[in-house]
Amino acid sequence: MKLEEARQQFIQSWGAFATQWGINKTMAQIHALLLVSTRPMSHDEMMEALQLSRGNVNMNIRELVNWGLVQRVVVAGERREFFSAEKDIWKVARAIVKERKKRELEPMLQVLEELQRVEGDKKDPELKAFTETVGSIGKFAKQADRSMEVIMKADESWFWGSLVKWFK
Amino acid sequence: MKLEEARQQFIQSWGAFATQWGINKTMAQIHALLLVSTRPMSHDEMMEALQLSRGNVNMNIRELVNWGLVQRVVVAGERREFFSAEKDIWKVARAIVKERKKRELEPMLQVLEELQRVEGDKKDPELKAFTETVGSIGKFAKQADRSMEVIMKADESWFWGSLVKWFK
DNA sequence: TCGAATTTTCAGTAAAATCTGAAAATCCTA
DNA sequence: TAGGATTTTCAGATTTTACTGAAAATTCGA
Repeated sequence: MKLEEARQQFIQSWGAFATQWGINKTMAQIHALLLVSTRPMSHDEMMEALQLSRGNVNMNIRELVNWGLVQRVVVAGERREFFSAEKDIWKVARAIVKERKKRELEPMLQVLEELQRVEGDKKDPELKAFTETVGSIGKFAKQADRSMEVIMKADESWFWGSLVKWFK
Repeated sequence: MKLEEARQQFIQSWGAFATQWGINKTMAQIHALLLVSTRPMSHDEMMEALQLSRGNVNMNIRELVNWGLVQRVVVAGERREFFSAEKDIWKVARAIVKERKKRELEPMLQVLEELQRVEGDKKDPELKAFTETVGSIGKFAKQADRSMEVIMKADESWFWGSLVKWFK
């Protein structure tokens, strides 16, 4: 496989996998494009490379910047904005964990906590079963939340190092 | 909040969160319904409870069974099929990890491996950058794959126990 | 083996998510 | 500070995904 073909393949696959994870395909493709580009790109270059409209590129780049996966970069002598992606996969992973924790896990914890406060006869088996189920999901989510917290603060070498030890 | 209200809330929230994870809302709602039900339910009961068509319930129940999250249950003296959900959240989590590993991570590893075989001048900086990026993603995914392997084989108490120790 | 009960399939429809493109807003430089 | 360059917005169009419902297939008791 030639380099250009491989790049295309990477972009296309990255987009396809992203869809399965509830991530917008275009956002993932722009991310992939920037990941395999050696230099920052402008809106127009991305529009051209992925055949997207200006509005679409604009929207998705903004979102990538919000996620902390892509950075605005100033190119000397250029008025237009340029963008480049964080290449350190460990940093990328942490940014994703951080965002998903904030956007999804935390709101879920809130809901689960709220649901624990269901009122009624403590001896009612229906109620007991409900609080039992919701409670165990809550505990699980709480533990996942803490784990993510650690991952976010961890340093790569420490993380993999102790993970490997842990698995032995 | 009363029990019935709490159940509804749980089902609705579970569906909403699932969407963000690339999981069909209806599938998640059926799962939630069964999670908070103390007895197995038939197609008709689920149709009624969630206001869904027969075809939809059938399709999504089948998928839940494939994921290993829901089981067909025989109810004495009933010809119809009944279903109930696995309530042990640890088992649920492992089933999900197992499926997503198989459906998503493994195919991705395959693609990444393929992409490593890109041909060209080893000294070309463009090529070097590409293999560098793809290679590091590949390593990361490989490690994630191994971690999932361990999680799947782990027993809950061992898992959380050693995870907690690890985090200290 | 028949036929009523139940489940499955899937073409057509509906809903949700995403994208476009042009107009409006903003930003710079001369 | 005027005006071209660039970015942003968003209503409507398009695409994708999910759902319905009725017909076909299957199951099972008598």
